[in-house]
Amino acid sequence: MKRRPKDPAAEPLGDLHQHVGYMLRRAQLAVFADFIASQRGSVARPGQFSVLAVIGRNPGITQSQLCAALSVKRANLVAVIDRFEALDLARREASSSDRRANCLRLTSLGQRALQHALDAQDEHEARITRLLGSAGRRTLLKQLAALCELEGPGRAASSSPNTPESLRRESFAI
Amino acid sequence: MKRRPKDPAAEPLGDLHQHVGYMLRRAQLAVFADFIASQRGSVARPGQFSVLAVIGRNPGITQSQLCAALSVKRANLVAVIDRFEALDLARREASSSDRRANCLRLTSLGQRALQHALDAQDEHEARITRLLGSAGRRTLLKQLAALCELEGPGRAASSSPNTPESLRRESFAI
DNA sequence: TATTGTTATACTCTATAACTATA
DNA sequence: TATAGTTATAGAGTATAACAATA
Repeated sequence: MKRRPKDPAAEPLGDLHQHVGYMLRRAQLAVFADFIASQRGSVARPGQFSVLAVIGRNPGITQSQLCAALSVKRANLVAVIDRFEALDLARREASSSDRRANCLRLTSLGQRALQHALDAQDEHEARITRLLGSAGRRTLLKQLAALCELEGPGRAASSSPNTPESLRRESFAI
Repeated sequence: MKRRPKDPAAEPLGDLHQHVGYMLRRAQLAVFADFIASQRGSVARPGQFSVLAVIGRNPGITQSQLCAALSVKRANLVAVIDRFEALDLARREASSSDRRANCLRLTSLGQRALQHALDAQDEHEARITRLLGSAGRRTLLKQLAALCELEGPGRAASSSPNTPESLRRESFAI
């Protein structure tokens, strides 16, 4: 039997609420908005937060490695790191083993900025837990990880660090 | 007790996998990519699919109503409808009750395009169900709907159709 | 030859302000 | 005054191609 809206005018979106992609997008926007609101005056934007966090956890990581981890195009990371350097949050250092590569490190200011951002993140995440419950949140994370398995061989975290560039997948999303 | 990665190099993303916002974004991109791949040669892109679907279910809906339903800025819908008219998928008709408003309807070509897109959508959604299970998918949809409740008074579907424009929230996402 | 970082560039999506014609 | 549709414009985010230096 088919689902049909009883009163189309009252349900203008029709079945859209049953579409995982649509709801995923709406939820992502709501969560990002809450995240941004929680990051009062901080480095704020979600993408740059991720970059800061990964540098903080992996001091000396190169730009290419960072790009592979976060699925960011090399070309698009440049301006982000430029900005971090301009704000004295991170530094590019010459690699001792490969003179092409830049090793990235947070400055002490950058470390404090990251800690501040992580604290705000905790409150943000707590608001989510309040909405979903602790078990519900864990279930959600598992399901989201499962969904990342769509797109065949591809989400960033899986491709080994020494996959040739031609086969590596950096595409999409900061 | 704190979670710390045993080998930072093996887990470059650190706790990022535990961040709902981050995983939501990754999952959304994977699902959109799968959706787009499923829409072979169609009107394809997710946002325009939603517009087409809402017009199809609500013949005669005005551009403003459509914008309110999908949380799209009025200014940003114009080019989408222009394109639909150019492709002979939809038409703007003068409203009989309000000479400012445009009523939107699908052409017969547009109805066939929508049906084709919905069929492809079904396969896409079936792939998701295969990943999550039927019950898991339903659970996910509920949790995503709950997450949309973040951002206080605001997600599109809730604001009544005759909320004054000044208070209405169209922002974010097509 | 292949990779690293970089520049230049383009396209999509989203946002704001301001105009017009109606209401 | 306020709303509907429109124009113009600006800012993110993401994509590709090509180059110099290095591997």
